[in-house]
Amino acid sequence: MTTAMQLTNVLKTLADPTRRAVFERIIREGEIAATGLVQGSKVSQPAVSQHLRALRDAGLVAERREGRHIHYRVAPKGLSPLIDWLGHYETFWAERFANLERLLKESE
Amino acid sequence: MTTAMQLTNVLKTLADPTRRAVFERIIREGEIAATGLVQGSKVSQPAVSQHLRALRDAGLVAERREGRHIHYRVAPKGLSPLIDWLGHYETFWAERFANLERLLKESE
DNA sequence: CAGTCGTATAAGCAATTGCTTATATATTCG
DNA sequence: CGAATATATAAGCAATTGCTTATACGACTG
Repeated sequence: MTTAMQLTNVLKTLADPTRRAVFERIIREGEIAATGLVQGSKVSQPAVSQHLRALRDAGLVAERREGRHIHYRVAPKGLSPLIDWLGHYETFWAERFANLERLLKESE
Repeated sequence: MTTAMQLTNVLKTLADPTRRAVFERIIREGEIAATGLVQGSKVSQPAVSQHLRALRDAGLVAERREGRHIHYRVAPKGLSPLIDWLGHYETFWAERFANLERLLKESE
């Protein structure tokens, strides 16, 4: 079960374009250290670090320490609050997401 | 095609709990006037009006004037940026939403 | 050990947000 | 017309946000 607060957190976290870009980069790379994320980012290292903290707090990414580096990867269940919410209202979207909730349940 | 800005708008708009509650209420009621939304809301009439403006600007609701009342309803395509984005990254979610993109295309 | 690399935290600041009260704009009714 | 109803806008304000620079922490290296 996901709470409204978790959903709010996920939405807020993804709503910032810079932070979402970091998240998308992590998705594409599979696993990447903070250093790699700073390179090619428009903002400073502390800014990236703060975004990573926000992403972790929202449950969207997980980390794995390896020496001095911390490798970030997507947390599979991080988007659940969002998917759950969409699924919960699926019947209102004119059958658009007819199978979404079923797919969600199968994946648990 | 949806832009990153549209996605940002949708996410930001839904990220506020009060505004999201207004949106969910519109979903449940099907169609409801602003007055109805103010009743049972924790915030003032102007606050609700501002939330409705934000929802409309984000493309999430549409309005229909009827005399003095303005009835709000969900805009079917409003969530497209969000769904598109989820669908775009579906292959990274470990097959979790394997059919999402297909479902999306069918509904156009 | 001291130095350096990778990352996080602190402090400060401008911009944005969400609310309020007060007022304006429609629209209908008598 | 004038009063009442439904909604929107204006102005102001406290809280939050996202960034910066500066500094601290942690782990490796020589």
